Amino acid sequence: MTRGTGRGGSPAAPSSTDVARLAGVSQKTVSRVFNDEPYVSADVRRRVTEAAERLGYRRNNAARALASGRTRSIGVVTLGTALYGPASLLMGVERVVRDTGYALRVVNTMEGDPAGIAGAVDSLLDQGVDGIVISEPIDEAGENGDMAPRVGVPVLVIGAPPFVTAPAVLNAGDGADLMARTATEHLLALGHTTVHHLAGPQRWYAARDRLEGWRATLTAHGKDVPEVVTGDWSAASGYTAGRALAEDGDVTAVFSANDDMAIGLVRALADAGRRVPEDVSVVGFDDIPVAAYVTPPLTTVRQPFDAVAQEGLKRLVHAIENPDADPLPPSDPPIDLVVRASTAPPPSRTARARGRRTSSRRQAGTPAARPEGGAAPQH
Amino acid sequence: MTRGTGRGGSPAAPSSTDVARLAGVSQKTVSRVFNDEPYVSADVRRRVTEAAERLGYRRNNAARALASGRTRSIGVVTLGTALYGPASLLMGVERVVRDTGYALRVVNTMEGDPAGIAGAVDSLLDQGVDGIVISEPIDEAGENGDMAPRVGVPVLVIGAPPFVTAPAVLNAGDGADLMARTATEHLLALGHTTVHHLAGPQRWYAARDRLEGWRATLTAHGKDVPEVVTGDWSAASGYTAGRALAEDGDVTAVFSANDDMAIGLVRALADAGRRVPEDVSVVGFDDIPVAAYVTPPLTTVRQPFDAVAQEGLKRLVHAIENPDADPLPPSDPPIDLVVRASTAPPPSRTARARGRRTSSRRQAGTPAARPEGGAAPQH
DNA sequence: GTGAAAGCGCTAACAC
DNA sequence: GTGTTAGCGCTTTCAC
Repeated sequence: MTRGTGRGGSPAAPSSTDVARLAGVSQKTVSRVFNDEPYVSADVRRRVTEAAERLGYRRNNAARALASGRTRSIGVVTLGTALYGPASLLMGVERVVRDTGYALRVVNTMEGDPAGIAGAVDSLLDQGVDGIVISEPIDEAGENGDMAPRVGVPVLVIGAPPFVTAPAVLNAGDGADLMARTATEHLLALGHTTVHHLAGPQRWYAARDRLEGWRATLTAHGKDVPEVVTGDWSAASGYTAGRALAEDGDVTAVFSANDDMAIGLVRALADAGRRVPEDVSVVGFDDIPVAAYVTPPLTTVRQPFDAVAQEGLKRLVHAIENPDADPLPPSDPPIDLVVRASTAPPPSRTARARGRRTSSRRQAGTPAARPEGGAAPQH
Repeated sequence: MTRGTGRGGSPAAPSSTDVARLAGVSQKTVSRVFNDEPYVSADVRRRVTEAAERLGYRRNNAARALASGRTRSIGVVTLGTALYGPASLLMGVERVVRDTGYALRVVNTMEGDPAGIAGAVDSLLDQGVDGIVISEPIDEAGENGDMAPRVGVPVLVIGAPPFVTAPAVLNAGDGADLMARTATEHLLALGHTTVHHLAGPQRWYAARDRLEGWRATLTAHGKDVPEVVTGDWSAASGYTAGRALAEDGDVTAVFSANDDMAIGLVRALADAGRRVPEDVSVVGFDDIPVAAYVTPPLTTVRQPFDAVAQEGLKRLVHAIENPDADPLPPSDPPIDLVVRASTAPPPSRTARARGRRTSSRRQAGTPAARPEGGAAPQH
């Protein structure tokens, strides 16, 4: 009764033993052929391949994993959102993982998920993975006392400090504060006396990094550090923040921690009669695909998701396959400020004073050049 | 030498036999406890749990899969893009899969990928999955002669015809043409004599469905069916299409197959001096998060991604676990037209004639009400 | 170059 | 309620 069952009616899948029998070789030889091991004569190799083809054989991964102790899969912990950043990172990771010959297992953490990252990592470990990628984790500490989960496989953390204990812990995507610096400096270079910041939720490391980069730049230039307004990444929260910011006639430049919020912000400013960029300049973050096509086209910092994923995964796979070797060194991702039409020099003092009085909704037809970002938006 | 190796230095993971020994029971009993099988005394259960805890035992999934023939994982084939639609669907699927107790394996297909969907499905089958979700496939036929891959596990196809052969093939997310109908009818109801369509790439079933819904509505109402303009889902392509559409003074209403293209379209119209919605009404598709905050706030059709994922997965899991039962019937997803400020009745004839002459760029300050979508965008 | 034997850690079927 | 006996389909080790 070796050929067993296959409940449900479908015939049992052929095993390497079946292939071996058909090809007239030993089971081990079949294994050799499928693992591209040397020392198999061309003739035998051909016979095996043919037999396998004929039977529709595909090797059983569970058995392979059981016998070898390696699952040849990598798990990724990601946020359960379609936000452009996390989603882009995930796609980047998938692309690279496939090329490395590993399979990808995905687990989400929701914000406010009681189990949090530790739970997600745990479920990956349960499933069996050879390495783990934690993408843009948020800091659940406080709700969830025990941080620093202990993991037995190499881990790559993207966009956060390495807060796990593992045989190898790698980091990638730490450029956020530098990018925030670039954005802030662009605004300062245009002549703004200071720059306001519309921050992301501070439980996100990504949000903290951007805030830090902004603050550091202001301090380095001896500028005032205005109070921070915080959103939740959504355009809706950007809109709310924009309402508040528009009240303050001193605001001439805002650096938003992502593009979605920037778009909501721009809309709120427009609704309040403050023009972008004549009255207020806005810089976003991410360079989402529509950024070049909103009104006005958004100046923003492009995140190098693919580069980060590729570089990080390469190092992770290296750590998996060479447990005793030194880890590969990280390399710095490029920084890419895309200047479009949402930034300009600040308005003159007198113009600003006027704006402060006329805080009500501005009528169309105000005699002022319309900020048309040129014919074809640049991207 | 039973406790073997653990190369790299980490000690070998404990097995259920180790736990059994420590708890003073048989290995099978440990298995019972971990599978929540009945007929285990509370006392034994406690002892086993404690022993497992102490050893840091976690059961080996490879062994489980090998012995049971089930991997307890579901594979999903998705497009390798961060496009809002596919990304939302993937997140929705993950969320539901976890609740069902299955693990999720993800494989992308890139557009133009030579292996295509068949290749992705194949790699999933290689990995070993109990069921497969194919999300928003595109039609690679022509490049890739052999369609209809033969699969041995149940398959759920989201947003496309069931083009595989499998023990169970389920469908979900077929509401697109109905939604397109709703969008088109909204425009017709406003008084537009006809509606133009900015379509998605026709290799996507999703794009075809929307086009068909649009065409059918026009035909049903006895309207002209204008020539279709096609984009690639991006705002950039929407912009290009908008340039062309703006030339044609007869265009007063456009239904765009997604929101990104709609945003590019709106911008192109604005650049050409055609106001939205006074001169041209635009309806999008998806209801992406920024849709309520662009200028003007976009009227669009919201896609019920979560509902589709949830309902589809429920049926897939049912098919996996009850191979001989009848499949669960599909249920119709809700249709949700979100009316914002990008749609309005068509301009009067005379106004339109005027617009046709002045095809050049309109100056700001034109005496015309500004399309301010009200204070707080509705969402 | 190839094969035989052992066993990875579980679940399945049955005995007690 | 609990234990025993067999494999699941591979990889590993070592013999030839």
